[in-house]
Amino acid sequence: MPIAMSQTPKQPADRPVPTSADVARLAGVSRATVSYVLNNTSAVRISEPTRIKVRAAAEELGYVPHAAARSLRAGHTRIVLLPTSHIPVGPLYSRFFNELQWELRRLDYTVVQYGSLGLGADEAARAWAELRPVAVVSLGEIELTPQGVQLLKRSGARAVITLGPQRVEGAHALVMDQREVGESAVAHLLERGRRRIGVLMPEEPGLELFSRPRLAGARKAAHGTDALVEPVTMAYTEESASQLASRWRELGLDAVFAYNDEYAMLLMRALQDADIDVPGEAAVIGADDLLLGRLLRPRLSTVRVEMVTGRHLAELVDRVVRDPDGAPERHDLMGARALPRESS
Amino acid sequence: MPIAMSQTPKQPADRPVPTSADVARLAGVSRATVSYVLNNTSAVRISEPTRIKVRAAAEELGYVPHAAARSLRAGHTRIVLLPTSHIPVGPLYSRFFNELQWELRRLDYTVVQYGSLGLGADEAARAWAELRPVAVVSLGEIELTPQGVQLLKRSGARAVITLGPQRVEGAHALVMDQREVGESAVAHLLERGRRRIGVLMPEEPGLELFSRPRLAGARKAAHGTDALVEPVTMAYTEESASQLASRWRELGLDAVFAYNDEYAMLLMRALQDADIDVPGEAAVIGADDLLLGRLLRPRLSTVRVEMVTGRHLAELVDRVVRDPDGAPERHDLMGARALPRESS
DNA sequence: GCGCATCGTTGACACGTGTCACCACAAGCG
DNA sequence: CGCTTGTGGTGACACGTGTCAACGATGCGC
Repeated sequence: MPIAMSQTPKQPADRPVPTSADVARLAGVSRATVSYVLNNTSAVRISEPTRIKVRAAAEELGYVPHAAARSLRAGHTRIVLLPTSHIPVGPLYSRFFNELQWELRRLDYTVVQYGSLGLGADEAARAWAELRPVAVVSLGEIELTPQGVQLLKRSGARAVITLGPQRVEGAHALVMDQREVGESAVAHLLERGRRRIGVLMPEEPGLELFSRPRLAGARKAAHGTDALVEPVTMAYTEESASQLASRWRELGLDAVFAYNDEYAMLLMRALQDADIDVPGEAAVIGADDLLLGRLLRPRLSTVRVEMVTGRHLAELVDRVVRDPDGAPERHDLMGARALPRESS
Repeated sequence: MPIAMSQTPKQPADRPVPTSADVARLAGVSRATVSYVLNNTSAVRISEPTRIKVRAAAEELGYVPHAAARSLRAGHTRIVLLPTSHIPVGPLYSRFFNELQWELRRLDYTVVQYGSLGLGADEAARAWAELRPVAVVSLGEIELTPQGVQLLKRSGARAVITLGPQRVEGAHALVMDQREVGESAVAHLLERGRRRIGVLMPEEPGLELFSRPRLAGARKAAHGTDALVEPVTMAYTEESASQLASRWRELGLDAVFAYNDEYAMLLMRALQDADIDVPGEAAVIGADDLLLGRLLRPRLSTVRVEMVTGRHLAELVDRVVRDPDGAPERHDLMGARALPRESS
């Protein structure tokens, strides 16, 4: 229900936004002087009284420089583009994002998260290029093509860093090899004597980029042994979980590695409700070491994932921006370690 | 460990980014023509052969327009600024954000999430104003001051919408009254006959903006009754939870409303581990209706929060941008409803 | 009085784009 | 031929900023 707010005396909407020329006029100096003062340009000396006059005038008008004009003149920006995720990311990523942002700001970059929902890979690259970012840090949700990378570089991007599971030609790669996660999990289950291992794949779209490599890792760990690895799908609902649990015995599996702790918790509860003993009849292990996983009984086993720190990545961005022609680096950013608790 | 990537023949880094003038030159036409063709300007007639020549030239050069130059010339942008959260938001918010972004993009806005970590309220407003956004949707994490709002409006923002718990003078308010959440929770507990109610406040910083109003709502619900409402603090760790549980009996409470389901789950488990019966000795209710809350035994009671849809908000943004001088609206965006399960 | 260095300030240009007013040309019409 | 009308295209300006080269004034040394 709309309610009128207290009427404040509105200035006419057509009053133009003040520019540095307005500041100059009010202070009685030239526009050049205004620029020198407000940017603290050290190569030019301006007398103290003038500085004060200019600052006062700027303050009075509420002058704010125009970023677009500034970067147009400068010929470059300090924008680091961070394509926004559309997938439900866990607390691990949130923390990483925040740290990355903080550190980049410390290095005087302007962090811009730019959504690209509903755009194709090359459309997205084109849209990003319009902003003329100095660096792009892609998280692999949009599959940046080599053409996209080249387009970005030609538009002035000095660093294009992909953080996803797969490498992209031309980019400074920072690979997060999600396969390690599946590998550690299955290696652990094998060690525990399990031989018929299900890998829980979420039905939710957008997660394949993470779930597929994890499955591949699981297969790799079982390769050369007599163990069997088989994908099973499940949606993130109670119904789907109990449905899977009711089929459990006919599947003939003795363990399951779930995509992450949330799916693992859901499935474990459903199994228990179907009178299937965990870990006796079914060992369960998740991933990401969610705090909540420790609350269930038995306590959920998990794979702890160690991501690169935001600071580390921020420094890499800065290094590449300063020297784009330096040797491209390839970093492996994930450490994965099975954390056995009671469910496996 | 850095590994050299396959060497691609690099073009010299100093090759300039192609402009519309380059396209014009290559196509053998004027720059004006290029602009008309690439923007499909309907008011001007350009022959089909010329259009083809221009498009081919643009394609060949990999031309991408310069957003800064464009908006400088246009005198305005289509940027909607979405100050980035630094608090760990739940799945509720993630979904809302994504929908909002999607809908704004559909309306041809450019959504930019701009972090303001470590900046004060007015510094942040100034930084935002530099981008000359046409609209700002603040989520109340930065407490936008009336001065900040005015600064933004003077810099060309036609819509400034605050989505936080509190109103800000001059902005088009969309209030999310978090008090309702606490109110519903405590009303439910009272109905169940509880009289000594603890309100769990997170120790983590950044959440006060949400936790304080929820506490206020709890107090409001108990007002005029003989019930007692008392805040207790807890951190999001197992240690902190078990510490609180060990003090439970001396606190003399018979129920607790937790900030959200995660804290509630943590506390409930700790209480059970300390041999305190839930809900017998202590009723527990959380908030946000997390799926995982239904996995514990007893099942966790919660408060389901209904937020505005992203589409609704996107349409409000568009409406205000089109008619900024229309009557400011005030919307209450939250619906809160207690969802009793087994823990209360 | 004259050259010369220093200080404080300024005029002018360039960045890349969109768009208005105008132009050259041809065709149609009396 | 002279005038209008339509077609297809262009020259030039403005948007707001940073910075270079140049300028007048002042002081200093001789």
